[in-house]
Amino acid sequence: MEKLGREFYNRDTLTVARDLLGKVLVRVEHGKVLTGRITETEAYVGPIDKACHAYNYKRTPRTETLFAPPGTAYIYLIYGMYCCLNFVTEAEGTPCAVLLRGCTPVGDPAPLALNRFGRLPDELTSYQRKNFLNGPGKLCKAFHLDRSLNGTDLTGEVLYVADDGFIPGEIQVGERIGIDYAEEAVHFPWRFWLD
DNA sequence: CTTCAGATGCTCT
DNA sequence: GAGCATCTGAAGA
Repeated sequence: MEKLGREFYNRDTLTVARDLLGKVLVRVEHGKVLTGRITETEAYVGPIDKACHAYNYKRTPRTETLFAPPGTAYIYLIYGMYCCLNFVTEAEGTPCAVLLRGCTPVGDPAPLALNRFGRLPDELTSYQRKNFLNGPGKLCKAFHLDRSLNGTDLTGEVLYVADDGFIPGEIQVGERIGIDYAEEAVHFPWRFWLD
């Protein structure tokens, strides 16, 4: 598996969001390696996107990470109890990112199941199995990603994305989720996923 | 399968 | 003080 370098993220955000589909998210914790194939992403383009936390280059303590170099993890708390994982894209100082909304297990799902449910895969209900990693908060819980990893460099050894040669099928496109406040940006077709 | 209420705490005004 | 890039469990169709 080949780790994606900074040049991968230093491109148009919509392109990065599409290209991330099918790639492998890798998270190393205590010597254990958690992996999942990325199946759903959303693009957030600060300079023009009212759904982006850093719309119009808005700088606050929270959005500071979005101004970091491409290939930086932006992780924030949402609804008081869940985290969302993003990858910063485009040139440093251009506040753009891709939100990871879903993936499927690659390799041993046991550590992911333990993180998310405190149970082994065999002990999950069929409903839990069907809805294992299909949401940004679920994904973060399974990979044990929280704000302590905000700002992590994705070219390091802790959290990164790799290409294992998997060729995705057709990319589905639609509107983003949970951004009803974002006026015209509500309808931007900036959500991408694999069936 | 669907809807619905409630949880929970940080962020910015 | 208002709102949030969400999830869960319970209840109904």
